[in-house]
Amino acid sequence: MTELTRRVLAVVAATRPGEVLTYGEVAAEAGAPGAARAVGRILARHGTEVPWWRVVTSCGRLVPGHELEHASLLAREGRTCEDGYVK
DNA sequence: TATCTGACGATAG
DNA sequence: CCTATCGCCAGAT
Repeated sequence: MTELTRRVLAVVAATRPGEVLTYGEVAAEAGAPGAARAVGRILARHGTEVPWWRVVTSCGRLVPGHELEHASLLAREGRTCEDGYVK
């Protein structure tokens, strides 16, 4: 468990229902601008322990390969999705 | 220690 | 909209 990992988890865990962040923002908030890929790596491992569905790609697109699950979880918090994009 | 693999980002074509 | 590149970082092998 590295410092970055802890911070990333903290940032994501601090999000409120209906709030949406991008991988880039999470990385920056965690103190590692440009480490968006690492964020994805981390969320992939802790997906069940963190509200990862509140994190989307930089252009607002739902997580590639998880659109259905992602859209479902977001809808649960009042966020509707359209054609793979968070609305 | 070296390499590979992603739930990524930005840019270029 | 798509692919190709390069830069980025953690964790697995």
